[in-house]
Amino acid sequence: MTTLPGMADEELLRLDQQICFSLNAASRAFGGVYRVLLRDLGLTYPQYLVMLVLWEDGELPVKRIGERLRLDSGTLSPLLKRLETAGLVRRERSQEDERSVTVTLTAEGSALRGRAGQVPRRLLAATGLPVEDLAALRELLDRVTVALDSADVEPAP
Amino acid sequence: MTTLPGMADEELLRLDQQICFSLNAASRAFGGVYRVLLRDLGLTYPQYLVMLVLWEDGELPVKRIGERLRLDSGTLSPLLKRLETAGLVRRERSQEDERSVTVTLTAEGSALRGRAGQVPRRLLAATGLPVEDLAALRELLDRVTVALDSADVEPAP
DNA sequence: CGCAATTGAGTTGTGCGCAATTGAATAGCG
DNA sequence: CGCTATTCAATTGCGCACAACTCAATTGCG
Repeated sequence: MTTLPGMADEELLRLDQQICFSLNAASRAFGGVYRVLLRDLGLTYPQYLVMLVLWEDGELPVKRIGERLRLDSGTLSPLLKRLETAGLVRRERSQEDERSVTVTLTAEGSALRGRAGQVPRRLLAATGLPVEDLAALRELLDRVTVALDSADVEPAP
Repeated sequence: MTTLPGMADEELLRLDQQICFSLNAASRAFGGVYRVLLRDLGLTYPQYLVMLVLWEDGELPVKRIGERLRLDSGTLSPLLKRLETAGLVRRERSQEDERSVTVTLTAEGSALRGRAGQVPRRLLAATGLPVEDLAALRELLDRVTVALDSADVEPAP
């Protein structure tokens, strides 16, 4: 792993600041636009993510949803409970394995897909970037994610 | 605003999905590395951001901190109270303007800067990307942030 | 088979982000 | 000058992320 030899800690402190600021700002900016786009559907952004995977697969165990979205039960359990209260989803213990809970779309949940149809187009338009740039952005993000996930950072400085 | 005319809603749904996944994953990956690096200092990542701006300026009113980090009082008030409890920071009402609260580093807070010196270097190394790629990433993130912030998305789909 | 280890959901507690509101201090206008 | 509008911090309420834990069901090993 490169140690960035030619730079003083002071400079790095600033560069570091810029990178985390940029990522943070972008993340919050996306969140803000999604919030507006989804308000009408009564969904938050993480709830929208869950609905996306359910719209693809119809029904899934909680475990699979968590794997797809990298969310744990501490996040999913209350979130799914809210989706159930909203009438979009049903939760039932699996019969083959009583530990597992299967999440199924209700008719209302499936119907919501139609109303969500314009969300991606409007979001991509709001980014103001051509599709090629978005692809480049995604590629960089994925590379940095893989590296960060596999970098085992030692706790002690 | 362009409507990305040549693509079906289905394709856009996937692209949209991929982009939010990637951004989400990157954000969480950064968070995880920062968490490990900062554990020792007793700081969370947002607390670290506040310390960064204080290390630069020594003392700042809450308002200015919020402007720099784009955080509102609902986030900053309890966060600063925790930093004060940890002994890193003092909070005092300004005398010129009694509405304003000035946040000042304590000796302990200033001293923490030394121990944080290796954090940026270690973080940048963990990204596994050359500095030019990180600059490109930052540039794309900033562009998309500006666009998203200035795009006034209409609430109704 | 029987018991320990693992797995899957759920719960609790802490901290952050955002919206909406409160309350006090200041600024600005008539 | 006096009243209204604005500004600043703090608070409340909700939802999410993460860690640590509980508990039941299942797996697997001796």
